[in-house]
Amino acid sequence: MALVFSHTATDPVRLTDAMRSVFVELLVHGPLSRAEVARRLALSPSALTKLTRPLIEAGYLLEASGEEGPATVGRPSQPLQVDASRMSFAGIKLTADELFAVRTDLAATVQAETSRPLAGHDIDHVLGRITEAVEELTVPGRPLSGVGISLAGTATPTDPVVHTSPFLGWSQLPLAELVERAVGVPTVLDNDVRALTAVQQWFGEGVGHSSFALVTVGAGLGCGLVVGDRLVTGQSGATGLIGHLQIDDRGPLCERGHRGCARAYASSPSIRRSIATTIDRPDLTFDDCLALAADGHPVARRVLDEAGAALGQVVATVANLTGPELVVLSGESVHMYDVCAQAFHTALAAHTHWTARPVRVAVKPFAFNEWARGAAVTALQHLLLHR
Amino acid sequence: MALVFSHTATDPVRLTDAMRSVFVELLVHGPLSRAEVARRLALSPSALTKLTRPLIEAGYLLEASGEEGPATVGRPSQPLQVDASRMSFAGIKLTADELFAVRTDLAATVQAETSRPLAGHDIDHVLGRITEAVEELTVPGRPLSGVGISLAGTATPTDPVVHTSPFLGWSQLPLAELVERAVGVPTVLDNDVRALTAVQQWFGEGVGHSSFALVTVGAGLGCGLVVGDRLVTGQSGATGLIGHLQIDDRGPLCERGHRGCARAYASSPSIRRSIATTIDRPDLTFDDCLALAADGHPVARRVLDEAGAALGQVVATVANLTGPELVVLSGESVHMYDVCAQAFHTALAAHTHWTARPVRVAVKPFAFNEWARGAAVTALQHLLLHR
DNA sequence: GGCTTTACTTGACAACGCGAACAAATAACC
DNA sequence: GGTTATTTGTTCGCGTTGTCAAGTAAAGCC
Repeated sequence: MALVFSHTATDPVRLTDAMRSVFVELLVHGPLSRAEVARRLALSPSALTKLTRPLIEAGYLLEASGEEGPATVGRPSQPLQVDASRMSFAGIKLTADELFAVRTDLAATVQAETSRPLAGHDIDHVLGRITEAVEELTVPGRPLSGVGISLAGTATPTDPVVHTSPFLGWSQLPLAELVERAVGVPTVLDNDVRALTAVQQWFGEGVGHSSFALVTVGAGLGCGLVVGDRLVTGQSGATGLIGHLQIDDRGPLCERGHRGCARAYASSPSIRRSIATTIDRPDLTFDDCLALAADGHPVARRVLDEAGAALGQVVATVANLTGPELVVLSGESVHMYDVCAQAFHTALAAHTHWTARPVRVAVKPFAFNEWARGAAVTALQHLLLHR
Repeated sequence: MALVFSHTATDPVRLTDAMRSVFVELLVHGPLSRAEVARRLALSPSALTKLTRPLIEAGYLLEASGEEGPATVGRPSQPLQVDASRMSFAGIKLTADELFAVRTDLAATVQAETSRPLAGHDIDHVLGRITEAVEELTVPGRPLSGVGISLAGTATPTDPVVHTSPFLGWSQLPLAELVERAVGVPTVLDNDVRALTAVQQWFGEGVGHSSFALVTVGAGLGCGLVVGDRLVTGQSGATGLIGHLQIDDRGPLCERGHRGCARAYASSPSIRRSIATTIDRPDLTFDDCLALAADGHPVARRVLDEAGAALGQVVATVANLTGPELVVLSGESVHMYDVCAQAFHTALAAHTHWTARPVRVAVKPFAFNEWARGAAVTALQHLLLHR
């Protein structure tokens, strides 16, 4: 089930490790000259001529001869770039009651999307909807190179099995194997937050950073870590479980009975619930609550200040412990940042260890299909690197 | 300043990457047959014959032909092991008022130790005491292969500069360069907790685990992380700063004005102070306090229960975030574990994320010279792997 | 005493990447 | 406007590294 690099069926390109690393370098770091790639990978210029030739001949790399850079001394360089259209990947995010799917190219650009409601969690039903979605996304005559599936729970790309998924009620389910058999395309699983981290690592804010953290806010809180250029996968895939980090011991209750945990302060359902029940307007949406806070409504203002402060403390804890170069904020409700930035940064500074440099924080707007895109990138990354 | 592998001055062994990895595998994982090393490193058996021959001829590897394993079918294997006596390293731990130093062999066995009081923190004085200690530890005619220096603060082995060291009042001090010039031996710096983590990684509880965390208790709290077989070095060397992790918001004050932070609950000075002042016996030592708690004295009992609970919460936070296979407890006051194990495990279980498997915890008794030994291992690791 | 199993060694060979020499394409300089 | 400097990229030969296949060694099994 190796990723096939070929221009004709009879003449496949055999990928060596060096070719792979050149390809990934060009995919992630955009058009680069051979000379530049050679420097970055500590290879000789001649090695690059040899390594790139078969990839160019097979059409996976393009000589982007068009653009001229700023005039410089010496022979002008000839930038190479990956032809992103040469492969497609499907990414599928599973939630308790719906499935979101996208098709992306090699550069993780979304080219099609779809979704399916999930009427239940029995595997045959879910498998059926996944197969439908993949078939809908597949262009006839252009088979997918990989399928990625992400979900909340413990799963890793190295392993075709969902260890546990509380919201889907699964445990030890060999989902990747089943999907792979059903759709005939190599399939990779991963935790949803880690998948989102993979997007940032190769195609987002994390590019150029060998270690960073992604903190997500939404229905829950999550955290993905990249350390030494590697996405961290804990034992059986459990990492970044910051949702129930204790913020104080007198705050609101979360649904698992923790008083004052991060989730009780900063998840979007908690924020909405706090405001809506306190001012007795059960119809308020989360975004209504943000608008109220922006307008200075005292209850909404207070709840969002507390949420921002909780988030700041979470980010400080992550930064103190792992020392990332950067923390990226994302998730369905990152836009709450605009309403609570001050409280966030105050708490972040207060909880950053006094001997540590302040960590840089980047806020990444969240697109609706980002979770599914993450799943596609997981597949892409894992199939490019490990097969 | 590369580490020299030679049996005569005229015939040095040029270490290739593969030879290095074989050597390290044998150093860390004890006597192994060639066949076993080949399997572990994904090399062919013939490669191992070739790679080990020069190392055996030069005397760095020994054929431990003596011991017989359990009788098995096939030709018996011929275990190889590193001759630990072939190199020595000095390790030095700097504190605000003293310097502890050890000499170890390649297997990190301590063979000599010494110390010096530090009358001040000006670099010439400290450099003088370091040089004295190194000279005292050096056996005439057997030069050291490396010197490691560890201290509280931000420093990394890749960098000869102490970025900041609050307790010594240093910042941006090129200590490794200065020591290297003074004693004529390659010198490596690192943070003290990371150095201790290196010991566990290669010669302690961490052997065989690709990811684990070390949590230390003593005058402060610290944490070192190994992720994917690599010791984590944050930006400019700041990681594992768990000392001021908030436990609750009504507890004791720490010296930086945090209420209820981990340090205020679980550091040995805080524990001693809480008990000694409350029962008005300022002469009590930390160990007296442990004894009181063990005897059931209500004040001491309560303080140690709270300390154990704080430590449990810290370990849970580390485990939730990074998903280690194992957490090792160590530090000058780990023996407090015996008096507060129950509170520790209760808090650990309560704060472990509900979807995560319980993490395994190993308690590692702490020897007096362990900090200095850590510095020696830092030197050994860095010089073996990166030069 | 063969047979099987596993460990290790040997020598031929393939591949990978480097160095050196060279061609190409530009700016800088006189 | 020609020469020089500079940088990119290519070609070719070579050394290194590690694999493969074949063979040797040393045990237990029957």
